[in-house]
Amino acid sequence: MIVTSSIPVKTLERLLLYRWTLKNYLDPENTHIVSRRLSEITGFSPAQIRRDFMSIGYSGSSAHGYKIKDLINAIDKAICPHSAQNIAVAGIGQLGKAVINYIQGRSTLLKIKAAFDNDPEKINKVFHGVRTYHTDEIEKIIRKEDISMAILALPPANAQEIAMNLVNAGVKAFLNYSPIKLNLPEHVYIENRDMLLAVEKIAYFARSLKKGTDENEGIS
Amino acid sequence: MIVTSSIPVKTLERLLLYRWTLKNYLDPENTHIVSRRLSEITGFSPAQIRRDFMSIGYSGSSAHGYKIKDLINAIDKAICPHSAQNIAVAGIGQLGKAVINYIQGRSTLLKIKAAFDNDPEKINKVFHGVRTYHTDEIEKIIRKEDISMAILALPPANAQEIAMNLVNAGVKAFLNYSPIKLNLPEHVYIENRDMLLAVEKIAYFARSLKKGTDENEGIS
DNA sequence: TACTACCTGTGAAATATTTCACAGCAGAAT
DNA sequence: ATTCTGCTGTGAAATATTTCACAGGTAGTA
Ligand SMILES: NC(=O)c1ccc[n+]([C@@H]2O[C@H](COP(=O)([O-])OP(=O)(O)OC[C@H]3O[C@@H](n4cnc5c(N)ncnc54)[C@H](O)[C@@H]3O)[C@@H](O)[C@H]2O)c1
Ligand SMILES: NC(=O)c1ccc[n+]([C@@H]2O[C@H](COP(=O)([O-])OP(=O)(O)OC[C@H]3O[C@@H](n4cnc5c(N)ncnc54)[C@H](O)[C@@H]3O)[C@@H](O)[C@H]2O)c1
Repeated sequence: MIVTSSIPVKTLERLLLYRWTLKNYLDPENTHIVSRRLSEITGFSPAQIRRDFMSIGYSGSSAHGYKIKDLINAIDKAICPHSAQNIAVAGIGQLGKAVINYIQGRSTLLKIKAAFDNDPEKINKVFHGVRTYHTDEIEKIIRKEDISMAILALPPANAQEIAMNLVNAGVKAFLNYSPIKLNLPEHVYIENRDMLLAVEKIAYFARSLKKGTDENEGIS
Repeated sequence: MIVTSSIPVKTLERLLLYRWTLKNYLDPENTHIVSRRLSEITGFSPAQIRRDFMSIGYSGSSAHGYKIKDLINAIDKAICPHSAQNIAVAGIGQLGKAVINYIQGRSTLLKIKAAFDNDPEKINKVFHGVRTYHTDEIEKIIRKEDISMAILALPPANAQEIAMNLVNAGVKAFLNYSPIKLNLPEHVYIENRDMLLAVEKIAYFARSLKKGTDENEGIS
């Protein structure tokens, strides 16, 4: 992947988390927030947080900290410059449905416009406002609905082929839940989310922490 | 989180990915692999890969590169020193079932031993060998089954409380799919996996890449 | 044996990322 | 008006992570 982004990936991830946190934190009581408080909530250091806001050109006030509403807008402007973006889900099994259930309606700018599957049982059913099409229709639907992103929740055997079809139809970025290394053109962005790797990772920490202080009766 | 790990987190993540890749790559034809080849597959640089293997004390041969079988064992030894670890899933809805379906049986050392829910319909059902218990039984079951890790697939409203119960029963690490910031003791490891943040991230790249080279008819 | 080709291991350099630490500001209090 | 408090913005320092670049090794070949 060649990325020509001005915001470093790690900063981007933190900004998304700040925005999410701030939206929950904002209410008539909390119109402003200081970096120390945001640090307590998110776990990032106050200096880090100030620098991140500096990097998107947002200034707070030395008396009240950051005005949450404006800050959210500033983050929006930095990471979501323009118009709505449409998403497809490939593979509408248990995972695909969970994805739609969770994502749909949660963002005004990001919308799931179509699902694809090859099980005749599922074609043309509508789930949470998302219609499922046969994978043969990828080309047509992706163009018609102006879809630029896809979430893959397919068995690994077919993921590569379907992903390539999606790329050919115009998809530029993937969130891939299939446990497979996708081989796609350089200009396509792929974010892999393998749950098994995630579990192995936490397993490593669960072990390192076994010896940690703990008020339980000794597991020995 | 205080982590006293000898392996840096990023290295750990790469090691897990190498292991996964190598397991797929290994066959009678491919008994050895060189760093350049592994680089092509994983996208990490050859120097990075060599350094990672150096960091776990595994040496290759200058003629044939790394012996895959031994390398996998070396990674195992570095990141999975000892015995099996047991996992619980909290919230056995669409996502919880997808998790069990995907994880169970995929690793010999990591096993899902129990699920928890509060919907009477689901209690005592067995899914892929995993029995669902009422959340009131967390304390008892976690100790009985010697569970040290949990995957949270609950609605956010209840996730904090359930997580705290799990911690009190002995859980040391979480994979959290609930869109909520968990507030748990310092010695507990939490890995958050919010799909919405992931989608927002790929959306950012889908935009930056729109202008990328591309053989499609111009979307303009 | 001598030569070639290609690989690993690694010190040192280069980059990327985070933290330190403090000047300077803005409101509150007296 | 002056002082006090606590915060931001930021250069500089500290760390963390990645890459460079090459010495030294091993097999294959003649
Ligand atoms: N990375 C993760 O975190 C994670 C978690 C769970 C599952 N998974 C993976 O995601 C995949 C889906 O999981 P699930 O639990 O939803 O499984 P599932 O069996 O419920 O769903 C798979 C769906 O894909 C469809 N499908 C199969 N082949 C297809 C093809 N060629 N074209 C179009 N659609 C096709 C099936 O009809 C089905 O609807 C699994 O293969 C698993 O490997 C990943
Ligand atoms: N981070 C992600 O990637 C992601 C993706 C999808 C869903 N989610 C989140 O995960 C949650 C579950 O998603 P889903 O699609 O499986 O939803 P779901 O409604 O199918 O399942 C939720 C399950 O939790 C159970 N539950 C509810 N309250 C409970 C409680 N107090 N104690 C025990 N169990 C309880 C319900 O009985 C149900 O079985 C959702 O709330 C959503 O926010 C996250």
